[in-house]
Parts: sequence; C-alpha cells; structure tokens
Amino acid sequence: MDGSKPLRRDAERNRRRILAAANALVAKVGLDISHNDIARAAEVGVGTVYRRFPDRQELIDELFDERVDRIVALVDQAMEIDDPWQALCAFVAGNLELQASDKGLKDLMVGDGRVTELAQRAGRRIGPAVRQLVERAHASGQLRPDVGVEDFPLIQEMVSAVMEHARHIDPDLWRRALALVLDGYRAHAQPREPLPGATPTPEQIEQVLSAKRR
Amino acid sequence: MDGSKPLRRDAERNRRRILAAANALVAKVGLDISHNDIARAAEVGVGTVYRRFPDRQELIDELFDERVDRIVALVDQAMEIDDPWQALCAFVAGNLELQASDKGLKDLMVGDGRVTELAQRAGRRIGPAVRQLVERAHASGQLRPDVGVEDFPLIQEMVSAVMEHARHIDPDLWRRALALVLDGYRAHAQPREPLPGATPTPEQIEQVLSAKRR
DNA sequence: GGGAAACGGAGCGAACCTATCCACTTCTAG
DNA sequence: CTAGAAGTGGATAGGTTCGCTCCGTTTCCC
Repeated sequence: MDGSKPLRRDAERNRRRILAAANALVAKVGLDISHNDIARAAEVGVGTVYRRFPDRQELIDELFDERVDRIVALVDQAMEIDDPWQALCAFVAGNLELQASDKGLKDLMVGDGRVTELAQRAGRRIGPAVRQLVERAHASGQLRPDVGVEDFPLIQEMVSAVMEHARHIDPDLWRRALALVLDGYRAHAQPREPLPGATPTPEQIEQVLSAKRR
Repeated sequence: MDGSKPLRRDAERNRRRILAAANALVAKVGLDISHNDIARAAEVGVGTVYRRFPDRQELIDELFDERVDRIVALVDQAMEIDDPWQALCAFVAGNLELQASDKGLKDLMVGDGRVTELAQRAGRRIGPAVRQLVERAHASGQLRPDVGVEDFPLIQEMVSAVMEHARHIDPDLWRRALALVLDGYRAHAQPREPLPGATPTPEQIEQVLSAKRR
C-alpha cells in the first residue's frame, strides 16, 4: 500500500507535529480550521502543511478515525453492563462526555454540515451497536416502547446544545439536562399520552445529522 | 421626544419598506443580517439603509419589541388555562412554535451571543410570568420538585437545537423532542434518582442565554 | 423652477482564506 | 566532508466577503 519511499527524518518529525497540533486544535475549536491555523499551532510554515496534506479533508479524516474508535470502545464497554437501562445511559453519557471534551467530535456528531461523509462512516460503525443497546433496553421494559433508536441522535443534538452554550459557565450543566431528558425516555408506571408524530425514519435522522445547513 | 422634522414622503415610504423587509428577513434567516442583505430585500440602495439606520442594532431592537409582545401575550394566555401542567406545557409549546416560524426570535431566545442586551430585556419582561407558571405546576404536584424555573431555558436550548437541524426534514420533529423532554420534567409516581448537580442559578442561566460564545 | 432632501450603488479598505513559489536550510549517501 | 536532493518558511498573489462612504443623479415640495 505505502509504496512511497519513507520521509526524511526532519520531514517525518514535522508531519507528526502537524498531526498533533491539528488534533489539539480540532478538539479545542472544532472542525473549522484552516491550513494557516494548523501551521501556526504546529509552529511550522504554511507551505509545510500544504506539502504534507494538500487536502485538508484527508488530514481531518485521519484525525477522526481514532476518535470514532473511542466511541466504538465506549459502546463495547456499555454492552458489558448487565442492566440494560444502565448500559444505555452509560453509553449516552459517555458519548456526550467525549464530546464535552472535544469540540471537533461534537461538530462531527451533531453534523454542522460539510463533513457529511465522515459522519456517515461513523454512523455506520456505531449505529448497529447502539441499536442493540436500545433493543436490550426495550426488551427489559425500561425504555418507553414508543422511543426508537432514531430518537437517540436527538438526545445528542439537544444535550450538545446545552453543552455548547453552558460550557464556560458550568461545564457540567449538560449532565443535568441529560438526566432530565433520559427520564423522559424512561418507561414509567403511570400511563402517558402517546408521543406526537411518527418516530423519525432512519433516513430522516441521517439527513438531520448531515444537515447542509442552508 | 421626536423633535426632528418629519421625513419627506419618499423617505418615509422607504423607511417602511426597509423595516418590513428587515422584519421578514430576520424571521427567515435570523439575526445575522447585514445592511446589504436588508437593502437587497427592500429593493433599496445600501446607502439608504445606512442613512436611515446607521446602527443596525437599533433597527433590530425596533423589530423585536413587537416579537417579545407576542410572547408576553402567550404567557397571559397560558395563565388562563386551569390545569397548571397544561398551562405550563401550553406556554412552552407556544413559545417554541413562535420560534419555529421565526428564526430571528429563535436566535434571540437561544442567545447566540451578540444580542445580549435585547435578550436580557426580553427575559425581564417574560421571566416573572414564567416563574408563576412554574410555581403553579409545582404546587399542584405535576412538575417534578427538583426542576426549577431555571431549567426551562434549557428546554428552549434543547428543542431549538432539534428545530434548527431538522427544520428542513420534518418541521415538526421538534414536537416529538419536546414531548419527550417534558415527560422528563413531569412528576411521576415511581421514585427517581435525584438530578445530578445543583439547579442552575438564575445568574448562570442568564449567562447561558447571553453567551458570548468564544 | 429651483434648491434642498433623499437615493443608489460603484467602489474602497479591512479581514481572512487558499495556494504557490523560491531563496534558504537541513539531511544523508557516498 | 561534501554535493546535491529533500524539505522548509513565509511573503505574496488572488479570491471572497464585509461594512461603509461618497457623490452624480433623481425626487420632492415650496
């Protein structure tokens, strides 16, 4: 695969510096970074960044494979929890926790446009596992039956919004919002009115997540 | 107050056109409109817009007094409903409904920065009434006791986020999200775990709403 | 009819981004 | 140690988007 000859030692060092700087930068300010930003952060000339990563998308993709891995690990970890509701909550909370500490990841999951293709790949890797978590919670009767997998991205959107706005005030306020929302998702003894509208279709949710934002 | 001499007829006509166009534009695309945008929409030269409204903020303020009135009317209306929980829900839903049809209003309420001062004034006019609605719901035992008035702006934030992202897919998806969230806010028979963290203070919420976003 | 008031929109400067280019530095094979 | 290949940095060209001004022209009103 990697047919090209190895980089010179200094070049390789710079490559790593760029990757590291870009990584930190994306976590701090989000997906919206220019070659110039990266160069400044890496203490390297713009030219160097362009030479090594002519396509910014490729660089970003590289950064995110690893991030998605972290989420996948999270699902696996959640699957180990016996109680299905606890497991589901653990996943949702963990996922949001990751996002809280990584604006780039948040942008990716919430889909602020642009990165569609990346988000789709992530969805394909994570989706099935989440579906399983949801099914378990349904089977155990702990998740209200009229809530579907498709409702979970909505949690992300919602709690992310709180995270975004409240980050600098109380970085943990989103936990409160999440707890309240999850209580709404939880099955309860007393009867409840049916939810308005139909459960969103997977296609719709996908569109929401990759919103072109016009 | 209005000591200046009246405008020439054509000038007055243009002033109205500008105001009308700006109003429609704000409803459609939000607070983030330039003098140029307004001029184009009003079919008027940029210069004219600048001459009449040198300070964009003043123009926008003018547009929003009327919008806030609509919300105040909504609270009053909700107060008439006998069942405290229904009343509260009616207000929250109505408020979000207004926002769904008016992006500018949404921006104002969600506080995307900038318009701080405007949002504060709005809060001062609406806040007390909402507090009353919440107190009624508490007294009747229909609102979970550990949810405070301060938690309601969070609903706005959360559901607005869904609205924003899903508008073009299913303009009513937010209703589903809202229903789920409100179910989380509602008091239930079975015991529940206490919410994590403290109820946010009013000061905190104010800060959240007027987030400088940096 | 004439002078004051208002108009329109070309266009200026600032900010910011992408991308290139080439004189200079650093590496490494021999 | 050295020559020349590989790599570097950052000034700069060129594009876009804004906010705003300025002034030749039009419109109003006495």
